[in-house]
Amino acid sequence: MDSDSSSSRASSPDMDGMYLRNHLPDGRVNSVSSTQNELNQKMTSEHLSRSGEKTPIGSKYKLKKQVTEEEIQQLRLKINGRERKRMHDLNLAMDGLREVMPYAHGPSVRKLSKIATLLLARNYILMLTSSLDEMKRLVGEIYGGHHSAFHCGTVNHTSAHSASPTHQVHPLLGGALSSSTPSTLSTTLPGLTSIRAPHSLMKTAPTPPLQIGSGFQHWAGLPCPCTICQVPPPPHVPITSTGLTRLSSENKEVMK
DNA sequence: TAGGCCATCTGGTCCT
DNA sequence: AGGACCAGATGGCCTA
Repeated sequence: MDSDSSSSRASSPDMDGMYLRNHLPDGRVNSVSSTQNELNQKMTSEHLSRSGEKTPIGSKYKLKKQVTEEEIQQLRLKINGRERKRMHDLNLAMDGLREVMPYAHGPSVRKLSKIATLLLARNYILMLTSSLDEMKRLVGEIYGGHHSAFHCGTVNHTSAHSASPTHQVHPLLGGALSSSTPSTLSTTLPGLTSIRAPHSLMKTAPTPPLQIGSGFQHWAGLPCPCTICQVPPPPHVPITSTGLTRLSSENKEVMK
């Protein structure tokens, strides 16, 4: 089931509260509403009881002389809490990534898995990179020999021919100005065809391709494409699907 | 029921 | 020393 920080799973943000509520210092109650957690806690306690002076978390915690089981357990709980928070933050970031993905969003739409989200994000970035390259070509064609400036999403005609040593020509146009190959977006943007309809994981009614999510912003809202603000695009390194057996078909869809 | 996905715990390692 | 990060183990939930 799609479970993350926003789902009804036991990993909901309330977990920390439950965690604090249920884990008493004396270890009497360690249930986190999960059998497994109970088991883990029991195992921990057993381990602690057996370990004698040696702490269960290695020599790192060579505590003075007497470290009560209670203190060790407190430390263990503290570490667990941090790890849980870390994973929650990671899931929040994953949700944020899902929101800006050009995919159908909604309560009735099954959420992308983590691996699918990452693969789609990569594909999306590559598509945007291709779009940017094509945009450079088109701008180069439009402005031909004119050395226009195109910085931060605005065409600055004044600075285009100004004597300013900086940004006389947008870095993106450096290669575009020398390009004269006519082309169209539809034919030369392979990336644009890479955004497919919802794949097999999307269990709802089919949605049109390139359905933009709520968080999507069109060109004007895209991050500044200039080389100053931009992170270099990733190399086209094929992602192997090793170990992703079930995602094999999904990868094909996402990576196309 | 098997497989996929996930949350959590845990111990190790690295960094500050 | 303590926190962040990582990977392995484990078990729950869901779907085909």
